[in-house]
Amino acid sequence: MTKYSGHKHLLAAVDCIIFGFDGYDLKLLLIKRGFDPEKHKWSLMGGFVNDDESLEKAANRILYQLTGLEGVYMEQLQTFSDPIRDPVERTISTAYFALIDIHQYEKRINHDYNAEWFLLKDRPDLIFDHDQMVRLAQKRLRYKAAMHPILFELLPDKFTIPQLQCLYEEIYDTKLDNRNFSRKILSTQLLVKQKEKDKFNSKKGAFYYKLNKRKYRANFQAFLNLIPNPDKLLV
Amino acid sequence: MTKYSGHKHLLAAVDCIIFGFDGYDLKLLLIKRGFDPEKHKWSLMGGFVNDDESLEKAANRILYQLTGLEGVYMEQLQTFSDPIRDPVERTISTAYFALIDIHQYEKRINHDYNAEWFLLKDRPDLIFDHDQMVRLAQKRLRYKAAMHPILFELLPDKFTIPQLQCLYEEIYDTKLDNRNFSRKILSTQLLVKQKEKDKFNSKKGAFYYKLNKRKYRANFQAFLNLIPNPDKLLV
DNA sequence: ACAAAAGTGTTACACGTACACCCATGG
DNA sequence: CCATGGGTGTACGTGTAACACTTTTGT
Repeated sequence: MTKYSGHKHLLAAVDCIIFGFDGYDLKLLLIKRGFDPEKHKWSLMGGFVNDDESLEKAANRILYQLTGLEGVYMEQLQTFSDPIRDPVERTISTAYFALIDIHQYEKRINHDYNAEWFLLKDRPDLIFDHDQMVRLAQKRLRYKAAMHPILFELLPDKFTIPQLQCLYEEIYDTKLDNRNFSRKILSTQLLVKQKEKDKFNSKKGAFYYKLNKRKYRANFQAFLNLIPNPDKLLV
Repeated sequence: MTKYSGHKHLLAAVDCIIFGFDGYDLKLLLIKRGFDPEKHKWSLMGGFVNDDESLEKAANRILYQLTGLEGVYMEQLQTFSDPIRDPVERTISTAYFALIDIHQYEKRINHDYNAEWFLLKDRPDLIFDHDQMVRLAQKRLRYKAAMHPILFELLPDKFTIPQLQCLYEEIYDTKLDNRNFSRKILSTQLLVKQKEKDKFNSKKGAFYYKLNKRKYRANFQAFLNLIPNPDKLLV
């Protein structure tokens, strides 16, 4: 079969917006770019797509290179294609956002990339259009998490309801009523109560919970309305 | 500046999923492909991205070529990148979905492409991964329209509430209570009642309405909950 | 007069929200 | 024994769904 002629070829890349949560703040994993242009500047982890792989596969490969993690929650965000977004040559980049358990990451990190976690709210300037990608990812995360239980992806296996609430408060930059929050979450039947309590964060201690994985997967696309008045919070 | 070396270049394309509504059924605009491979088979309207244009610009150009319409509602759906999705050579394609007023289209259509409207439910086999694109577009449309008032984009300037209801019923393949529906829609304050009635579809006649464009744009991202129990309908 | 669709009124009820209050524990 | 955060009980109001019923008009 002959090739399509007369059309310019270009490079395809992927960039990963990697979110993590340390129990207090929402964080973003960035690397110090190791090659020109913009060498030594902060950047999303990314890379070019190989000849024989899909974008999804490339994104997973790149995430794995940096974090050593597989099976992580990741979804395609958008493809960015401004003709001059990369000054070296025409490159379109498909952004993926990933939610990882920050503690899992600590164990397996690859130090070759000089990666660091930054507070999402207080991140450095990023190269190219990466800041635009991060802003869009944040918007999408807010949008999605208002209705679907994806934020569990950011938490360890065992977590408390106050921890989960703190995460929601971080994401939406708001305060929630703890009494209503716990009831709402428990009413989804997604959580399984554990015997032990977490005593680090309060005197009384809060019970640990684990995700009911089966129910989680089954209800993933269900609408949960976890955020009061989402339209006022999602801008 | 030197080029990035050692990375394979590829072709970037866009494909447009174009939805229309004739008052009764949800339709899809397809073209008969004019070149090999798969010449004469049904396909989404698409094309390669030019050297100096973004994907968005390419999608708008391609939509304009076929329909003669500009300023149409369009959003990026997803980028499809299976290495062998196009048998000729490696091509990644970004799908956009567009909502157009089918009557506007009739006026300006470009006949060079042998385009035809098909019932979405009863469409022919499509080339490559185009069917997958359509299915995803349908899913996204359902998802979005359950909460945001985007379906107005499919209707003419003046329309009746029963028409609008019929559109929702088509999209979600369900029956809605007309009494509750009209109240819900009117409570959004998005509609402006006209003096005349449409007498074609009933003896009593239904009042025409127009969109309050200002309010529409302001409320676009608001959550409207127009579909009861969306989680049961959105699969 | 009747059928058929548009539209109004009314009601029951689920759900979200607010908040008083109780519980458990470390200092 | 008190301060602190975790968690339950309950009351109130809004919004949604269900449905009886009225309106309009072409045949």
